[in-house]
Amino acid sequence: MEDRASPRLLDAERLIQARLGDRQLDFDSMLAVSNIYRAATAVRRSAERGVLAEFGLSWGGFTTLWVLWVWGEMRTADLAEECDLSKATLTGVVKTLEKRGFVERRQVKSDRRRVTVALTDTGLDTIERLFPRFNRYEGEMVRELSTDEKQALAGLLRRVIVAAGEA
Amino acid sequence: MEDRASPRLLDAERLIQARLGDRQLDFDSMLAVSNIYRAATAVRRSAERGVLAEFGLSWGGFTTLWVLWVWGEMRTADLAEECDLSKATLTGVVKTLEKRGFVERRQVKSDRRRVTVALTDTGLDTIERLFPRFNRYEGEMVRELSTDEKQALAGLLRRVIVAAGEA
DNA sequence: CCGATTCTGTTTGGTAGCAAACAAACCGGA
DNA sequence: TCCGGTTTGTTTGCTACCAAACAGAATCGG
Repeated sequence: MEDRASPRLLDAERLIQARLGDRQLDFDSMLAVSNIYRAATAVRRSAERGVLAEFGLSWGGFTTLWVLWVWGEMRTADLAEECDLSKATLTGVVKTLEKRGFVERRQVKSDRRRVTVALTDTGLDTIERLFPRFNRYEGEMVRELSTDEKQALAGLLRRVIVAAGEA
Repeated sequence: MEDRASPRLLDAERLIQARLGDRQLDFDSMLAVSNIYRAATAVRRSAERGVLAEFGLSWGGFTTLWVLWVWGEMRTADLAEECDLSKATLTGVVKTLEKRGFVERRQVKSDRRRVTVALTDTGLDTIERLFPRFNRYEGEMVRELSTDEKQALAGLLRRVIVAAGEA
């Protein structure tokens, strides 16, 4: 059974081949990569419009709260690494979270260049209420997949993450 | 054989369970969703720092050129839909592409509210040189997967896209 | 102790992305 | 003809995101 997107994609495939002429097209890779991106956009958008909107959080803001919740107070550099953000971006995200009262910055006495970030009481309360709901939301987004399929998907993606990280 | 990320994830799993107490955690869904997002970030970042940087294009800019190349001159609304962007965002992306000389806006005579966007000669030349290289780059990013695995990945993701789009 | 180097987080300047408000153009009925 | 409702793309105001430049602090060699 074909899904709605397929006929259109086949059209596109023909059109692209026409544009490319004799040149070779790696259609399987193209489809895999573009679907990764589309899926991520769909998932992010859905979460931000749904459960995250109620708490006034972006995807990045949620991720940051979650990491701090799991790992506790962290140095800025480690937090950026763990959230998969550049340190410049993290500065901005933390600034926003600070403004909302979810986190606070703390100077490290032994090395005054360093700053740590920690959840406030409000932040802790928020993430403890939010995470279970977010996790149910995640379940909704992959509800069409069986447990085995979810694990297979995660495994395939992990290999892409490693390969793309090295490219 | 475990990859590098696993021990850390297992640590995280234990920590999260500790934070959650008795509450239930859908770890498979969490891992699937977060890997979708991580993979998309890795793929986008890799392409933007590699092949796209040479042409001065962002991921969104490339997508827009590609859609125009495949489908030809399009109305703004259809282009936004096809690029999976809001119309507001598309206005900005087109503005940037126009500044770089890749596309041009055209007034529709029969309905003066409407605007179409089309590739310029420069844009056409650019996408024709860029796309084959981008496609090879896509191949690199999923090089660890067999053809069957790429198709399986694309298929699983398609089901997530549909489910998340409805959520 | 001092100068050069390295490390750390922030700032700067840019693009991307969204929702909501908006203005202009179109359309349909009276 | 005109007046409300609709459609279309842009503007506004905001957050996110990055690379590169930056400034302050630590460190290491001499």
